[in-house]
Amino acid sequence: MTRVVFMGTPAFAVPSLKALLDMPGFEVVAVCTQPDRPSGRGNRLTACPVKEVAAARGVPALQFERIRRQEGLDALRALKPDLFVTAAFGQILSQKILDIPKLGTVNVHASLLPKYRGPAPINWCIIEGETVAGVTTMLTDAGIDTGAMLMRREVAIGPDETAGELTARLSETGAALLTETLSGPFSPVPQNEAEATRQPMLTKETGLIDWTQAAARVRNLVRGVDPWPGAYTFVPGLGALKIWKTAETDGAGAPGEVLYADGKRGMAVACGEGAIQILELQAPNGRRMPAGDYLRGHPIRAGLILKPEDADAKI
RNA sequence: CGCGGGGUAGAGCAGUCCGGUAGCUCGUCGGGCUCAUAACCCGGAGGUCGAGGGUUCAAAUCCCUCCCCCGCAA
Repeated sequence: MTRVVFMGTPAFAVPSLKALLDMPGFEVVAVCTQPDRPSGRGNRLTACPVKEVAAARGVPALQFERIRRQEGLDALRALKPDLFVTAAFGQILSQKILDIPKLGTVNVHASLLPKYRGPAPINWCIIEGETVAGVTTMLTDAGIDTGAMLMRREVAIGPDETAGELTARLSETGAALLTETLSGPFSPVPQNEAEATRQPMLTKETGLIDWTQAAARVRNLVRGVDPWPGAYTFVPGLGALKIWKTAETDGAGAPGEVLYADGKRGMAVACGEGAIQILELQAPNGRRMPAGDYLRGHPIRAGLILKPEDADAKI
């Protein structure tokens, strides 16, 4: 019986945890997640998805503000684990921690390494216009997503697929790949550093639409930051406007220029190259709605220029 | 007690501060116009203004209570 500690936090990690729980020969002696955070309306402390699954399966959950402090080290050593498995854990493991399990640490990373190391790989993959995404299992070392690769699996990205949708699919792919990886002997392959890329963490600013970009790039951004932080622009006099669904369309004009806006077609906006049709949007404090619905109650007309910034920047 | 927005016609909104006959755009129904249109013109239907209570000659509007919805927060 291999004693495993599973480390992960969000929904992406859940399928992997479940797969591990169902694998004969492996015993999940504990899970480790980020501490409960205030979340949701009312700002109540909320358990993360991994913790909830662990609770349902009767697996103890450990939560450390910083796992690499003494407290974390002691707790992990006491479990006498043979293996660590991580998936979107959210904390960096120090060498001291990596030294604990005899068999090492296997990480499930949602990109085709060595590309898209670091945070939010799925989002960046879509933002950059990739048509293929994937999952890689790897042996974690002290660097961030730099360890030797074990197995990789590619997944085609749908032309209109959002980061949220792709994340859900890749979480299942990751679980399957993890099962496969743990079933056989490891045959690690070093990453080609020359091909490595790494993107920053997403922030709200990541969602700001630059209308001078080509229409295709704008559309990739919209998909890539859905559901968070969401792509947005500013309407003079009305404030921020989040853009959720778009389509390609014909037309040209100054970047950010509204080419048409009516209740039937929604609205179209000129980009640096080409134009996009906005199908679904969201006003501040409002919910998502079809662009046509929104336009029935708001004075947006052709000729208006959507700006990339606004003094009263309130997203 | 984390912060905030909202519930008015099928849809989206205005009106609420400063009470006085319920309004706009779209849709819908009927008619008209045009070579033509996601176009235009004329006419109509459609509302317990979230619920209950209070104040008032008079409440969508002011006061109290309750229900429901949503956004932010990573």
